Amino acid sequence: MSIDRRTAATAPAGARRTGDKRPRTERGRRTLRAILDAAAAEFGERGFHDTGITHITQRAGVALGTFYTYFDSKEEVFRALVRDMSEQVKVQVAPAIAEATDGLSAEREGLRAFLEFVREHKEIYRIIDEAEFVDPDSYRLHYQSTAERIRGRLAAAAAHGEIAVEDGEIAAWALMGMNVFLGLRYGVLGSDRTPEDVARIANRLVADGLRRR
Amino acid sequence: MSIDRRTAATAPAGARRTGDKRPRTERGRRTLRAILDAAAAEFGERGFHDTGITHITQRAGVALGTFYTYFDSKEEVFRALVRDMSEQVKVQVAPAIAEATDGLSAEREGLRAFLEFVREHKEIYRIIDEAEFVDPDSYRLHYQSTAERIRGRLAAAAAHGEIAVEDGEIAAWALMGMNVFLGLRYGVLGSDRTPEDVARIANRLVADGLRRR
Amino acid sequence: MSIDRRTAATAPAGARRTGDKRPRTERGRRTLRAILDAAAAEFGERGFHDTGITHITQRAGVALGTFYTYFDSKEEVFRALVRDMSEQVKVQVAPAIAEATDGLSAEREGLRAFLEFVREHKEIYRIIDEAEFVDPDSYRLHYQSTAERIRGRLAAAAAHGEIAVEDGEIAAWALMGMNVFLGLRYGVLGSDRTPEDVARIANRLVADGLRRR
Amino acid sequence: MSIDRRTAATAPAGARRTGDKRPRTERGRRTLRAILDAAAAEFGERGFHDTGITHITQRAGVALGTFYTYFDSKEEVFRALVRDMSEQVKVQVAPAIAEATDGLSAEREGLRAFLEFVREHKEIYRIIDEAEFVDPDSYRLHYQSTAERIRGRLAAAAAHGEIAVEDGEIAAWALMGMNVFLGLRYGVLGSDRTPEDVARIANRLVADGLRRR
DNA sequence: CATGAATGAGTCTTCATTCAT
DNA sequence: TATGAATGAAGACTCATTCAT
Repeated sequence: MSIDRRTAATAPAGARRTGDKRPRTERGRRTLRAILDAAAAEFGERGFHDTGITHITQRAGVALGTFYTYFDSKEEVFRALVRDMSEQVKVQVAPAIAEATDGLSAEREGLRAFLEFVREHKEIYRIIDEAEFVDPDSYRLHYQSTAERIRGRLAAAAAHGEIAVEDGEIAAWALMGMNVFLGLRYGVLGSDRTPEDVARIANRLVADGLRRR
Repeated sequence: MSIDRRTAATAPAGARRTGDKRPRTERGRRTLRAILDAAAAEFGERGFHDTGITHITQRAGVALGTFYTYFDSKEEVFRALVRDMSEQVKVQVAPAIAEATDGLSAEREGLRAFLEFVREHKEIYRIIDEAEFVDPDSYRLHYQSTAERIRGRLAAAAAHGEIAVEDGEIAAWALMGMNVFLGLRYGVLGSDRTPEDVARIANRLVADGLRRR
Repeated sequence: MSIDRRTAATAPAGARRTGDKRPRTERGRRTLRAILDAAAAEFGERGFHDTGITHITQRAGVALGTFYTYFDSKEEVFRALVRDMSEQVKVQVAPAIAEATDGLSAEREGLRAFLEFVREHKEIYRIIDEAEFVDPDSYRLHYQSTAERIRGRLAAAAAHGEIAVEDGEIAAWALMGMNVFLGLRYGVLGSDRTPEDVARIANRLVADGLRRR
Repeated sequence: MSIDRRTAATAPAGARRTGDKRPRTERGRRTLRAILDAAAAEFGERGFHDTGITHITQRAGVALGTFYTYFDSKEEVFRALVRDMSEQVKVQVAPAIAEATDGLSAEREGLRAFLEFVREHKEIYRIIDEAEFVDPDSYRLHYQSTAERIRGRLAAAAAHGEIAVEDGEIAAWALMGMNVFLGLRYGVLGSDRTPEDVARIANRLVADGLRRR
């Protein structure tokens, strides 16, 4: 249930210069982990602005001041979390894509894996979305690099002759938008539909279009 | 530049009752309008949490207290604005859809009108998006009713035999997601591409699919 | 001059639970004490509504925010103070009553001790009285339990055959009212009369009545 | 139910100098009356500080600004009301006293009339009491003149040889305190006891004392 | 006289951050 | 490292009062 915080737990302070806050002991690593998990849960449940440092530290079971042993500010945990989660989404979805034999089924399996992930980790959806207002750079970085990956995959499939892409960027943003909103609809809001069904149906739409032939 | 605030300016508080804050004079109506316009601009530029009531009233050219002559809280203007803008998006896009002769071109023209609208009113994008964290009910209402309208149009086109829809709800959310993210990419973030081009290309994708035939 | 705040300083928030604001360190206990003393003085001098949190914290020599480390609201200190003072009045007056050899002189000595106490702590009179408008529950609780104690003492003296009481509750409220107003007249408003004189004369009135025989 | 506001309705602005606000027309007199009645009710129910000018004007059925046609400030209505009510108490109780044939029964009947009055007009109790914090001068004036009247009556009865008074002022404040607190207990707080019973029993206590003989 | 929109000083309260222990 | 008391800037909201119509 608790996703891997490897990335963030290792490099909470980004570029690491003055005031390095990386834990130096095992105890410190455990504390940092607890804070990150608590922050993810609180931000996911109450949002950035309604979450106080005390909410995080209480949930983590540490004293208020301990928070500042590991982070310079509230924004900083949030930023660490957004980047971590952006990475997590990629990591969790990648295997499903890698195993696919062709480009279209790669997108289908990627969507399915994404829907499953969102369903398990609704907080991620909220946190990345709220980044638009708290840390716009991370937000744009996340979606731009996600779109770029999709574009790359489409280009490869097009080179293979499997699909025809009129404009890689437009297609990539269109697919990403579809995925995200299906994630909202069938992952965050409740639903009876299985990720498999949703992914399959959406994929057919993308593969063959709506036009009756 | 300032979009029509007819709806909100006329009925900010629902049915008239005690503690009603709707203006009773022409002067009052002008003031309310000024506050709504200022709030839209400020929320759009700085976001809900970085906007203070004083930002709004100063921009509107009224005293701080005047704000509370028309709204009970900061949340309340925001809510009024989200509902107003949800309505505005619909109203601005509807004509383009109505004029189309077939279902697929209706979606294309709808997307084009949407992209143009977003480009002119970037603040709307931000405000509706931030509603997810400030006024979730309005946020869901907006997207659910938007999806519902798309679903209805697709069903009509399917009944006409023009298109084939496997699952109306999935298709509607998929299209909506594409539209929203294309709005983000080519409306909010800058771009050389014209709304016409983007809408045409995206519409072909949706109509005919990616698969090479 | 500063009366004992033992009660309030020890348990301002009832049973310890989450969000508990009781101090955990010695420094914290000193600060809480300072705030309580300052609040009592300010409320006594300016009244509840004309006292700002800043008045209290400045008098206590702490920062504004420190107030909220120990109390949730202005009402809450006031409440704590009323209960504390209600207790203090009881505690300060009790010894004089306990030492008396008969019921009538117990009441006399109680009144004398009360007058002395009021004279020293005029703020108490004001704070308890203002509770009628700020914290009615505490106000009623104070007077009802005070009346009840008087009633109990009168009943004991009656059982002893020393006095005859037609209706214990009426007699208790009558005596209490007399005491309170004599406290107002000879304690709060200035006077040359000593507490001894006032108590002796009032007690004779109560003991033997006005009627000439 | 609505007591006579004759006094206040005639002279709301006290000494009457600059900015005389006495009504000049019949319509004005009716409006003033409505505002005074509404203010008495609101102050009685919510207290001075929790009552806003709008509460008063809404209850009176007039516009906010109209209030300032008759009063210069919130304090001023309150002051007018306190003096009016102080007068009313006196006026309502006086006849019962005047009809009595001897001093002790005069006090008894005065108390009975007072209890009846308080029971009908609980708001008066609250308003006069709150004057201690809003308009201390009126408060002291009320109780000092009330005590003075009692003292005068006791002196007369003493001159008659009916009663023996050791100290007129102490006796007067003692009696007044009893009366007020019996008014609190049996007038404001609920009770089954009739004013007659309470007055009779309290009067016997005062007349003959508690001591068993 | 009546109206109600406009004003803005005043207050409470929150909370991220600091720091001595 | 961990702790939690202390800080104070910031911001939302209230409401008595004014005044143009």
